[in-house]
Amino acid sequence: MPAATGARPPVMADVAKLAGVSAQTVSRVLNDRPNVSDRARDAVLAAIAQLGYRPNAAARTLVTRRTRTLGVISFDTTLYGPASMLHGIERAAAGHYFVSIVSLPALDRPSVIGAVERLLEQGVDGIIVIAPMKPVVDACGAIDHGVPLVAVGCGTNAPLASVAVDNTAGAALATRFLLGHGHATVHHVAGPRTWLDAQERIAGWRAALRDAAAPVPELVVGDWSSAAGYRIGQAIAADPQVTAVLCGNDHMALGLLRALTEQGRRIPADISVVGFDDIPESGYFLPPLTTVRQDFGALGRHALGVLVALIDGQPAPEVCLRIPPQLVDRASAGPPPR
Amino acid sequence: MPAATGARPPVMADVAKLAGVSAQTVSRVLNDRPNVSDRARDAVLAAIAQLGYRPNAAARTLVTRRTRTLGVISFDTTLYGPASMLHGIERAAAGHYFVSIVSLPALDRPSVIGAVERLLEQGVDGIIVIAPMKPVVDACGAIDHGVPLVAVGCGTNAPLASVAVDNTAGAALATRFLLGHGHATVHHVAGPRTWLDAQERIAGWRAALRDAAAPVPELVVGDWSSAAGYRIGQAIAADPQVTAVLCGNDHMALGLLRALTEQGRRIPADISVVGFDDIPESGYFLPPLTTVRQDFGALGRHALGVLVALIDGQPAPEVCLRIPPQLVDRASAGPPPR
DNA sequence: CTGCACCCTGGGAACGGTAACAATTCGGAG
DNA sequence: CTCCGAATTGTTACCGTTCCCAGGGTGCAG
Repeated sequence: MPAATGARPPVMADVAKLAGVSAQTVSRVLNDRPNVSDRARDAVLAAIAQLGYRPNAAARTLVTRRTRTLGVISFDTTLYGPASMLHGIERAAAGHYFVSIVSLPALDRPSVIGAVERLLEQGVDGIIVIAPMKPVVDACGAIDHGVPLVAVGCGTNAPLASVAVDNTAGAALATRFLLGHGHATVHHVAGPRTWLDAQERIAGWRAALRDAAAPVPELVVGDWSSAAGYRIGQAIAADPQVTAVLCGNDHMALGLLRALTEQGRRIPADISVVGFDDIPESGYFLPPLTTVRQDFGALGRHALGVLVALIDGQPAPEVCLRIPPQLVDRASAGPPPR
Repeated sequence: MPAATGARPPVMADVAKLAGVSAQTVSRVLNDRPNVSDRARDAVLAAIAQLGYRPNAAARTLVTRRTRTLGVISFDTTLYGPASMLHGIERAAAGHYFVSIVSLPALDRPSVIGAVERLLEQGVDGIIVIAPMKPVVDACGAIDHGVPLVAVGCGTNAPLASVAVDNTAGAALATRFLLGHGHATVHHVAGPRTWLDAQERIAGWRAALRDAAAPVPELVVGDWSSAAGYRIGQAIAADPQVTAVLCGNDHMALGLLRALTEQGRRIPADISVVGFDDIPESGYFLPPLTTVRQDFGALGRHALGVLVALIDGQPAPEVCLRIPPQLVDRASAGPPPR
């Protein structure tokens, strides 16, 4: 309990007076500087506790030029992936940095600039962008003013420090998995082309198909939503040639599952479906979804690690850090019908 | 483009010199104060643009004692509800406040105190808590130090300003809806008792049952997860007496759906299931889920409104603001079997 | 005993703004 | 022509912390 020392919260001078030392010594204790006697340190600590003193971040920032705050820009934290990354970042930052968020009202350049501007105005020490879309990454690369910036989940070709799940490997893994079950080929329902993740997954799927000398079917593009998956699923259900589908994410897979089931196609007996992400609900779809797991939390943690390194003046890692995905085999994929 | 005026970013004095006025006048222009001639204002604005000047938030905070930052404490932003509220808060705050987040590593008192402490250290002007669990709300009520605090989604009985969806009305609505279809009674799979939302939904369900003079079955408690819903669903499938189930949230409903389907119970022919929340995927479950929609975004916006009012010195609203929920009738509920 | 490191300590001067007040200018009225 | 008030502008003193540097002890070697 802080002793009510009048109306205003106690400041360093109050602590110094109570401890019988100078403000400078209090500052040294607070910042774990050497050259402070144990006696002085104990007195200061006691005074701090007694007064309920809390250092003033603004004053400290004014002189050190560091806010110990970093900004996270994201497009839609309502989606599972971004939300998980944000969570990972926040958990990893706890105790070292404060985390300030800004979401993008739209995907155009002005929005991105506005978001960065807003963070800069707040004085963040660094920025993490969770918005793996080409226009956003381009805009960030163009306007970076002074503070370090890292992008999460953007392709290796980006002009920024970045961290990502190895989407290409994941998509290839899933495609090979289906091929291994004996399917002649694998169809792919991709996310929007502006998303780098979508592009990489498409690349991985294509590469795996080519490596196996399997025909490459025409690509179908959705918007990550279950609604899109449902719509596309209705078309797929009408095509008896399709025996295996790799979905760009689990939400679209859910929509697909519903459409196929409604059209009387059994899964996996008639058609195999594999998702991407492994959201917590995937295991309870009908049937439980075979999918590619991404460790979003780890992604967030890594992003923070890279950003902190950059803030501390270390050079940006040459290659974009990649986290390996993992296949979770449940019940929605199997051999093709006889 | 900022003119490179050496190594350091320009400060107010630089702007003043370039514009040929005093720093005070620059300050007045920046803060939209009256009593500045158009000529001076234009000169200042031009200088600001030319220099790429950005006011220093720390210096401003030091003297005004306001950070224009508010903190949001949440337990798990990975869940759809909290994530949506956070999003709503951030969107509504844009342009007025910065938003800093902290997530709770655990649900005990020390964690809550630590989170508040961390935010206070950063100097936030106010705090929003998205963690409608009894222990959290209690802890917040106990330690509130100086800054306004509002809780989202906590019961009316809380000792705090709060904003919530009307869970009681929502649960009653769904229960009456099922009763209206001719079910003798409705079973309820609730969320953990520590969650105030869960408690209120239980109360609404009970009240509706009693009003209709229907028997009140024993309550089943889950943990909001699909896994819990699945486990509970297996038990329910074995009980031929159950013809209608109201789930505490959509995720548990998903697990329930899977368990019931696997046991050969048809939905809604054999059993009706109603969820709560209306997550974006609910419409693509098998069958599409009838559920109670909550407007999480509005909730977040309202919470922000109340907090800002509190910060501006207005008294806390006497009653806890309530947002009415809405029944979304899809395909998982119907009349009981003959 | 003196000198010299070394550790601890404190006194100012920033850091970049805003609040309060004083000063200047200008127009119009007496 | 002088005076007065309003509008505009500048001056000064902080806000609370850390950095730079000087000062005063103490222990050890010369």
